[in-house]
Amino acid sequence: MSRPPAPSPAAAGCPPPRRPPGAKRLANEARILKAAEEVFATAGFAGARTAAIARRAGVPKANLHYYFGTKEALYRRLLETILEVWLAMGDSIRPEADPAHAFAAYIAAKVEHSRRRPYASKVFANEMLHGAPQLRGYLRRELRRWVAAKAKVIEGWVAAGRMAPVEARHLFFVIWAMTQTYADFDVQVAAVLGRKRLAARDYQAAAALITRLVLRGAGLKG
Amino acid sequence: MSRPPAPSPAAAGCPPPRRPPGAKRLANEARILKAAEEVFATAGFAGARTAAIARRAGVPKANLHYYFGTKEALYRRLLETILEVWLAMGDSIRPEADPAHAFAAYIAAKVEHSRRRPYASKVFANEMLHGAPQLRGYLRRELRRWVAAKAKVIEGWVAAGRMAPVEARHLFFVIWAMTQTYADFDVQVAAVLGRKRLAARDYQAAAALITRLVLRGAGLKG
DNA sequence: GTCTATATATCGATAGAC
DNA sequence: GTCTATCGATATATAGAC
Repeated sequence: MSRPPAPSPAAAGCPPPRRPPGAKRLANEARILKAAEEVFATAGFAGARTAAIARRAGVPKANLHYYFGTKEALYRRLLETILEVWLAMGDSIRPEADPAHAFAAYIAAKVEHSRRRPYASKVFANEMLHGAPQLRGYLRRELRRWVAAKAKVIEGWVAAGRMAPVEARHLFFVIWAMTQTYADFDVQVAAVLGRKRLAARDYQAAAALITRLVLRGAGLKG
Repeated sequence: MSRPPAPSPAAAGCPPPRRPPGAKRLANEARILKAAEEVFATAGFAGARTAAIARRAGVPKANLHYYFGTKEALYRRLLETILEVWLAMGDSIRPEADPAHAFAAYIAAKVEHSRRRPYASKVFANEMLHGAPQLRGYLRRELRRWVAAKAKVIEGWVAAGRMAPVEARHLFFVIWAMTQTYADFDVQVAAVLGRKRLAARDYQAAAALITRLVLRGAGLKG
């Protein structure tokens, strides 16, 4: 490992300087981000304690601030990692795909994501709930473009008579809602089902029902 | 947390004509609860400031504590008022009702509630998101019983051949998710639609799509 | 009952030793 | 680069005058 250069006086007001990170630092940052996902999801941004994140990550609190600067900067970094995964889903919705299979695959991926990373979904939900103070730009740019592109695909299917006419953008809103509720509201779902935690069969039942509603609603089944 | 006793009515002499005892207090409590709904929805429990609630309600901060004791007690009182409305919806789902009309009416009521009281929906969503620390008991008792009763109605319709077989409890989970997303995630929906705020026609489009998905999914249409 | 002025606790952030 | 010890800011809650 080459020793990083000393910070120049010109950058004195910009802590902490980004450098080629060492292996230990990378590992620590990953641990902190994982811990932050759990704590921010459970407590919200304001309720999250940097001390709790550091403790869960197994690093001193001062290191957390040394790596990420402020609590808000850590939160933004976490949101970035979550959004990457978010936008990557939905690859199955392409013009040449079969509409029924495309929707089924998208719904399956979303439900699986709710099962595997419920904390990530909750952090995102919390940010939306409180007016998206950090994600205004993302919503108006990346997400809006993403939806516009996917809506065009769906409208192409409709024009070709491959599925029934549908408000494509609203269809996405309700698919997101139905799939993400099994992460965001897992406590409610588990309580009503009388379980301590949601089981694999619960997610399977969810995916089956959601797929059925969407496919029949789009005139693709039955 | 005991509340101070109500003032005893002045019996001696003839006091000047006054409002009924506690009228001002009742009005102030209502103003505080309304303000609390907005602030808790926007900032979450931990992020909410009692000073912000008091300012928005137009009362001194000390009065808020005098009326409700602690921030947490105020929050619990607020949740109670929200749950009352929550459980009252769904009256249309009765054994003798027409399934298609019952679902359509329930969905319309839920979407209308998302439009009229988005803050209430967000407070509830925030509580669920963070593990329902105040509502554990409500979920396992009242809500679970509510769903069990409604599920029985739906299973009766299925047994009578009036609709297709369906996982009744999961159907409620996704109906709640779809309808409430237009309150909880209104920022996201508005951004994708390119609006500053959601308009009446957006809620109409939502209700139409959700109703269509549910009715076709239940074999009640098309 | 109402309100100002303040006590007490907590948390984010950092200085400075190593 | 790492970590301990601590500061300063901010918030809940209340004491006490009116």
